[in-house]
Amino acid sequence: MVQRVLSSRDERLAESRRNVTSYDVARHAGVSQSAVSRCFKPGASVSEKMRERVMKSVQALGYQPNAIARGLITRRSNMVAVIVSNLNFYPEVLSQLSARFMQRGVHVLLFTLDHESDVARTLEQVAQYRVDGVLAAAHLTREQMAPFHQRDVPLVFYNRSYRDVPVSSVCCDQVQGERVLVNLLAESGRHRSYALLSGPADSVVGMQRTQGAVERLHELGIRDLTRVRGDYSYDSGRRAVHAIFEQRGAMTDAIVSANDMMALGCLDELRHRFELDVPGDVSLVGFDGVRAAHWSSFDLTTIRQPVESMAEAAVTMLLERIDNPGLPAEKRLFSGVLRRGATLRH
Amino acid sequence: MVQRVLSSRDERLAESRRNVTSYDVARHAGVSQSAVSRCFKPGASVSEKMRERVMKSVQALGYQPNAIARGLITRRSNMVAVIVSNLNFYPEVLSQLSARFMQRGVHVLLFTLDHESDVARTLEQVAQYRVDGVLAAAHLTREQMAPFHQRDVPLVFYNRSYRDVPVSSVCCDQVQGERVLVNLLAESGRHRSYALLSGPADSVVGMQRTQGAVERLHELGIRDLTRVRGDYSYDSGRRAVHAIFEQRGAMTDAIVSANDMMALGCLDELRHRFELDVPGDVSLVGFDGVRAAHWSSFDLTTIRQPVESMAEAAVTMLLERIDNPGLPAEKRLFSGVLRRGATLRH
DNA sequence: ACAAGAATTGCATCCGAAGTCAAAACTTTA
DNA sequence: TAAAGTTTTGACTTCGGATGCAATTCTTGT
Repeated sequence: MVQRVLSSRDERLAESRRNVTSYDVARHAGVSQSAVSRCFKPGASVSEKMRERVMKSVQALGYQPNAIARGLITRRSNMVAVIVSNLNFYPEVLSQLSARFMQRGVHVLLFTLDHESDVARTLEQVAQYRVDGVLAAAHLTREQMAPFHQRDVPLVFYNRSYRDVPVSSVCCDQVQGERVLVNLLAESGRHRSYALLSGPADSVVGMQRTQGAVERLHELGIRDLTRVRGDYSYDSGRRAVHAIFEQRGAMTDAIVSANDMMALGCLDELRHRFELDVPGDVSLVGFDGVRAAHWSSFDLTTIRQPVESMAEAAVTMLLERIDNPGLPAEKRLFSGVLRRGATLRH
Repeated sequence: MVQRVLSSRDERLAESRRNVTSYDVARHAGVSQSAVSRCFKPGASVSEKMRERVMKSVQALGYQPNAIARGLITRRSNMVAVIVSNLNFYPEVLSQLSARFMQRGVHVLLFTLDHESDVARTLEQVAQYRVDGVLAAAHLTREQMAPFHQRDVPLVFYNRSYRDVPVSSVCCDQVQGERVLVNLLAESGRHRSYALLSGPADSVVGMQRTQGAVERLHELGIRDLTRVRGDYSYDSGRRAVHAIFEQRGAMTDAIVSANDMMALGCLDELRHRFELDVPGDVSLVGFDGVRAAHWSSFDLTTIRQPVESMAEAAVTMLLERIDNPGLPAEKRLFSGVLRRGATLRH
């Protein structure tokens, strides 16, 4: 009898396509809703008998707890926002971050920014979803960070650090990396005329790299530099070669690119359009250590960012701060790893 | 007086760092909670006076509606799950999808799968978050799709189609693309010995491509093929060249790769290790139309998948089905676009 | 067999916004 | 100016699960 009532209810449920709730399970199992809830909370006080009974109904009805409802009452969405700027969206970082968050049972709400996107509106969305934390691989102004601080939403930056702002970040040491590269170029004693290919004006990381190179070159007494700006893309690297040669004729024999993509563009343009030899005629260094830099067509000398370690650190830092909101901001700086390729004269 | 009471409450609020709710706004503005709620619903019946009053309090308190709570009552999370398999995670697709969803005010919950990940558990998570729809650029078994169908959660596949299963998908016509490439190779009349480099065994897309090539070659009376398997990576492309030459000596003069990455690996290995000329000694074709295929070092002949159109179609299809659950499943097939590079003898 | 203590269970309430419906406040019309 | 119609507004309920607390059941010791 009871069985019939229940099954007719189940049918109505299937009919209406309404999702199965913990109340439905409770009714089916003949227990209270709290009991069902407790069966899904690790470490809760539930007897073996109860658990079995509930789980059988759970199976029978195909119950899935509603994470939204749970989030409302626990004030934990179990989601973090990952904000990446499309510009220097390099895929490995996102896939690393995503994999590591998933592994720890945290879900990723993805936000991508490009030049056209309305950052303010995007951040508003982030706030509305009550994410437990934010991992930003994009530039935010101090005003844009403020709401997160106010609401105690932990915020960790990936590869951007803000001097003077007490905010957590995981970065690769851009300046040091550039200095290593410049030293390498200078040591050979074979370069007369340097060109710097920098990133877009709004890229802090790019600025740091270029600044690091300029600084070290100055220290070495080299002040006469050709400076050209690119947008991080392969094509802008190709164009940059033209710009450089227009400024200096073909004197330039060392190019320091703010990232690998542009360096590869330079390399191809130098070799195939200008029919110059790299490293015979021109030396070239990049930054990042992207996959393609290793390909035998290029074999680029560059600084590899330790993406795995950085992603792991960023994820850990963020989750720690979610569990323990009292933790102070922390900046972790990783050294890049020199990769010696075949694009340096010696 | 009222002012003081209110502000003291606001202070407590700030102190406790509790999020501002619509009740707080209502109290501050001296109206009901329903009124506040209505002010955030476009097209609701609210007088100008009321709206102003509420908005002033909203500003004052820094209120942000709680999307989680809203989702609970409206049964719309405004989130879709995007599931990508890490293997053929190619970044352009994800960034296109993300940008297009964001533009339409839909949020992306990202799930990445790799060989180690527990697909069942991942899908369970997807279900628990009550996403409004699922966009899958990964392989799911029929059993894995079933729960979504049962719950009327629209599901759209990107680049995988299931013959016999009525599920929506947006695909690039792999078979046709491969046939175009094979025709091109065959037309020149200069190739004696073909090698097929296929993708990993579990890649349906890869199978289709290889199958398409085999089919067309057979039609053309070419049955004597070297077949080698790769894993879609550049390195596996390099290794494949060795495997091919071990099977056939250096007779092979046409390689059909199931994707661009492997083709680029082949190209580099042929040129730099075997010192063969492409296209002089060996012709080579890929599939995908990745950025690097266009680089002047490679200039690969390939089929470009129209990613923008496909992403747009996939996003549109999914959102349409969310708004209108009655819509039948639909399969959209896009033709790839031949890109003639310089890796074909003629 | 019974009291004291421990482990389980259920009741009631809460999270924060949205929707229903009737009451209240305006408009319009005669 | 009153009646009728229209627009606004607020009280109350709902979504689905978590949790404090009291009630119940089960142990254990004597």
